[in-house]
Amino acid sequence: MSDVLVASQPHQTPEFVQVLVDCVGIEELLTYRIPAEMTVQIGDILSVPLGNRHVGAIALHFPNQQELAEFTGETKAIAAIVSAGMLSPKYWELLLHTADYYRTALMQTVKVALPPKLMDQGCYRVKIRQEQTERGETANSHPIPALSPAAQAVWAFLQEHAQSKKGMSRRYIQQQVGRSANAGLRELQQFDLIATVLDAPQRPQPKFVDAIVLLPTPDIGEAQPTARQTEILTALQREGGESPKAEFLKLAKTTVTALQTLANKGYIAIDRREYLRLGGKSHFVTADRPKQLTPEQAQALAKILEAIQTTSVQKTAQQLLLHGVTGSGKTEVYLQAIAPVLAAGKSALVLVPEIGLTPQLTDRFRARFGDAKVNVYHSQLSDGERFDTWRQMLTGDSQVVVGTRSAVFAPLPKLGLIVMDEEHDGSFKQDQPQPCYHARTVAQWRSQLEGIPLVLGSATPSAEMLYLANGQKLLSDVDRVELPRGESNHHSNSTANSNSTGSTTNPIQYLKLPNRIGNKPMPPIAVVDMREELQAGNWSIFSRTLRDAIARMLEQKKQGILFIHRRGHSTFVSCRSCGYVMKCRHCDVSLAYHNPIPMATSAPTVSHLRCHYCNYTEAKPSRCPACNSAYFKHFGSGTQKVEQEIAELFPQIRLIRFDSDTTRNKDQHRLLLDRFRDGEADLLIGTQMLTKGLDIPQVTFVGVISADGLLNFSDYRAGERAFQTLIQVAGRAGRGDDAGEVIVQTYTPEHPVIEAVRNYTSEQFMQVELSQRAALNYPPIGQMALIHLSSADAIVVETAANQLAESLRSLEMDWELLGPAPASIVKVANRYRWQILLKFAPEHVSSLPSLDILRSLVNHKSVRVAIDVDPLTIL
DNA sequence: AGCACGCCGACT
DNA sequence: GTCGGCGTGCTC
Repeated sequence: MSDVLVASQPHQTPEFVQVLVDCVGIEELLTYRIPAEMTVQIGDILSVPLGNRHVGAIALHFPNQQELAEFTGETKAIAAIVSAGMLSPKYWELLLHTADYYRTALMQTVKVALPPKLMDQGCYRVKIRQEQTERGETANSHPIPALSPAAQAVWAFLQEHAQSKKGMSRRYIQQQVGRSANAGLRELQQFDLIATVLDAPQRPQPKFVDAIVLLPTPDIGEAQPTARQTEILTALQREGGESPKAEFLKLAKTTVTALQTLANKGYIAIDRREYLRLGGKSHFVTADRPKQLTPEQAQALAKILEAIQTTSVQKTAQQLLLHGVTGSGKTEVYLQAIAPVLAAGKSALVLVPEIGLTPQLTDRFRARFGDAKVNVYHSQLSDGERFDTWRQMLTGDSQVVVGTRSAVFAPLPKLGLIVMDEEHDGSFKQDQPQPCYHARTVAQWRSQLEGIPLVLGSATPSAEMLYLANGQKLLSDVDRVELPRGESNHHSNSTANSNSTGSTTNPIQYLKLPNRIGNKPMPPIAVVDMREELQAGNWSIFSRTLRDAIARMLEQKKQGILFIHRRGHSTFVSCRSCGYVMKCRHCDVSLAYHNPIPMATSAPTVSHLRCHYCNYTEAKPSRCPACNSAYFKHFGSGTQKVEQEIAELFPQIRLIRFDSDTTRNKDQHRLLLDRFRDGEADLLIGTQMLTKGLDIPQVTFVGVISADGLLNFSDYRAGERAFQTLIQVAGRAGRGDDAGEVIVQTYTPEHPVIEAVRNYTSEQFMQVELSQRAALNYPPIGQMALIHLSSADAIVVETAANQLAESLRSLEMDWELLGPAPASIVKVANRYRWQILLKFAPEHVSSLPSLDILRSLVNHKSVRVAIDVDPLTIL
């Protein structure tokens, strides 16, 4: 396909173009005529007529005479160019490869790379014709025959909702009226009783503002400016000769009339200029210069710079794994690696797990390279901001883009370096809509395709990357490990290449920063056995050690962090008399108890129960719904309960709770963290969000309420994840001048993860972990894909899953099929879920069934099918 | 997603 | 016979 792109340089203005249309089921290219006044380039996003509506499309190929002759039907003309985006051949190849690897339709994959709603075409809305609100008074002369029941149903429904001015979307009518809606609508349309209008697409539009522009040579000599006018002109000069009108009015304390006079005199012009909405630039940062590096940092930087040097010459990409303990200064290494890339007029892409840590990190980039050079791209930007940032990237100006998962597809034409921070983090994997891509895997391909280095940083590298970096060595060090089957050595060797797009990969260079900046020690980790606390008669969720540590922290006026891995107040609500547990009506999980949240205006003001899967919320009954007992209480502890109990224990303590309940809107993260950093609170209580790159020097104390919730997952990755989370949380302590202290509470202190965390023995832990994975052929040694099936009908999914598994088994491909089995939480949001696991050697990825094949093997229309290649969890 | 076409069962 | 339900396939 990429050859097509390269070869399709037209000799003259092409008359036709072949496009990929945004319509499920059409994977082939369709041919459209280019109107005379329109210039279409390959890669442009278009709007084209298809059937009786318009759809989004991407121009992919200018057909030659033969190809043109193949289609003999009528060719329609392109309706509009939505965005003149240049997709380079390499960028296009990246998208093709992603679609293929993750078994997802190309158009669906392309959409991940585009800003949201870019392809939206608006929807059809139906309105009752104004002149005939009463049935029978047709403006047209023909009499109305008796309407069919279907038409009557639709008519009645429309009458009911006649007050809505905009009319109703066809989709909504179909949902409400049911199957016969279409026939009914057609009938009503025939009799001119209704009108169908195409609602304008909600596509993001460029924003324009009036700008005041200083004209270089005023063409009127006679009219000298007045004193006040000179002042205004000077103010405009200071702004660089150009300023947005609204802003300038305030700045120069002037009026539109005054400006109009100046414009009439020919000194200035008022011009409509596009105004780019770029997110994340709203507040001030002080400039910053490169810092002195430690010898280890300098060495790592040298290796990265060397990779940049050699790749720019040889075009063979290098990958570097930067394993730096928390506080070892990885960010400074990134910054100094990016500087020469920018200096060479190229761009750098920095990928981070979540926006939670983006403000801090982004601020450092902005401080170093200046506001104008740094842009952010993530899903919490408004549609307009994403649209503008995206188009701005296409222009190709040298810049740094800091973004989350989807930014791996940032359309930067002159990319010189990709950095992925916190490489091990699970949020780089998409699991909701297909494609279930891993940004790290895509980044590896992109690095290969574009011939640019990829730097992967982490304090707790993933098993995947450690294996790629020195997996053979790690595995061979464990002598008693039996590798599965004879050919497993062959597997290991080919794994290094399996993620590439066919070209040879250099092994990952392993760079280590084993020490913190200024040789600050890692905080000692104390493990508290909660069983002993119980035996000593302490029934509280806080051990005596933890309580003492918090008291000490308060006394010394230091700050601390408490980590709980559940939000809400309690994990579940149950009856002490009959054992009844409150469960979600739509999901197969227990409801979490939440206290009223006084700070959020929209939140319910009574105690309530909430499902953390589908967000279903209900008020907490005071008595057991099953037996009416009053012994109906919440158990287990979440962030809210910990907050409450700490407040009771230390009445003078100032607390901030930091979880997804308190950080709903986009600036909440920064706000809460800024307050904490400024010393407005002593203790920060929070969930997983706290583990991500938070760097607050005053924090000396970190407490983990219960490590057990992390350990007791039956997933094959649970150990790795628990280890990473605990080390990351612990790493928040003692980053400043004062020594840190970490307390981990658990009921199973003998657990290997706890042992490894306590002793900071990550190498040994990962060795054992990898050897166990090798024994079972789990990733990263083997590979997996998970097929999800779901339906509102429990029986239908089960049958479909069984049928699919049987069909797949009969294909006798190079995979091992496990299941089908119900998902560990069978019911989520009223849908029942089953899954089939495929295990295979990495060289057999390409033999996986495509989504189309899977769908065709599942007969039932009501069953949704999805495939997750390289799933992070198989629960 | 929406519309035609065409097959099959129920009813004037 | 014919009306109307719904499953299937096509859309440049």
